Amino acid sequence: MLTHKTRYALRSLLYLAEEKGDRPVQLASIASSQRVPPKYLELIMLDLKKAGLVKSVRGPRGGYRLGRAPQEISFGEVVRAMEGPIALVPCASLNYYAPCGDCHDEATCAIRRAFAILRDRSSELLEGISLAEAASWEKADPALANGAAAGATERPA
Amino acid sequence: MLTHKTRYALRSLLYLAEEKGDRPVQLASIASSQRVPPKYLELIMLDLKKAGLVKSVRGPRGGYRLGRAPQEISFGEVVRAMEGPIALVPCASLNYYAPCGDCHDEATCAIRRAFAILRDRSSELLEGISLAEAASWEKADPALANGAAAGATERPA
DNA sequence: CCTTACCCAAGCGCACCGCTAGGCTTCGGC
DNA sequence: GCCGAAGCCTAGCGGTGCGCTTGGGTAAGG
Repeated sequence: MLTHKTRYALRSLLYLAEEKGDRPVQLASIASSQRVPPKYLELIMLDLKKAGLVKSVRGPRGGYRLGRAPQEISFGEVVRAMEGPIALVPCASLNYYAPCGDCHDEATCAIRRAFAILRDRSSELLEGISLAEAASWEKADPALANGAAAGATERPA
Repeated sequence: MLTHKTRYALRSLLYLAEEKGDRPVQLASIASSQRVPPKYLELIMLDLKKAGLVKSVRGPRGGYRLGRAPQEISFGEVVRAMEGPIALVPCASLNYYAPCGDCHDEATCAIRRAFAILRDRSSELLEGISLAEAASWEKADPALANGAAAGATERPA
């Protein structure tokens, strides 16, 4: 399960992605529209900023904008920035590897292997979904919500 | 990340799957071979028993065996029994659905949709890996560990 | 120079995780 | 027929991390 923090981050980033004007969006506006506790959102935005996913402008009329074009920010990157590893066991993580100490031999461990495959597929999928694409879903007809979508969301066979 | 409990459960079940004789395996034997704290393993085996994944025999010479043939027990089932939902957000879970309350409209929520796709793929994969298959991996040549394997483990294109 | 907004550190309550303690029940064997 | 080996079960405990708040600090526009 993702933490609340990650979900808040995704919602806020989606909101920024949908924002049209080039004026930065204030935290208070994000917080109220996405129903995130404002002070908590500060922490989240701080993390997102450190990860380069948003840029901030200080002072009056300040606020936040995306650090990159919404096509260039993937769900995978957000999850990794907020949550840490995508793999479900530490020994199967690429970016946050740690020995799990459970098995006798990591090289042959079936658990590691199974979850390494899962990690591959998960990050492949999550990296294929950009904020831009996700934002476009929210505007589409709900009736299409389970139908076909672009690239990464297609199921192979 | 999976909890320790789930990983212990998987290791213990794999151990049972590899066991040949039809005598039940004692908890102490599982615990020492898999390096799981024995009293903690008791709790785990209890949960596995409630889930029907193992059967127990009481009294002297008692112990545990698999509740079903190792081909019939999947990683997915074990994870669900120990961990709960496989989905990363509650509103995208099939077996443990709960509204997340984050978005304004679940039907169009891009986050829900993205993680529903991920949940589909994950459970498809985890349900395709049986204890029997996993056990066979551990016996195979480590050099093959990244190579081809049966059915569920194949990557599509 | 004052107000607006973001920056940042500290801390709090709670839940859950990993594990232990200690007793109870079943059942084979002498 | 009772002893002891094994599983069954409940309670609880220390630690960690999550969700959120408090309370300030600092850049910058009017």
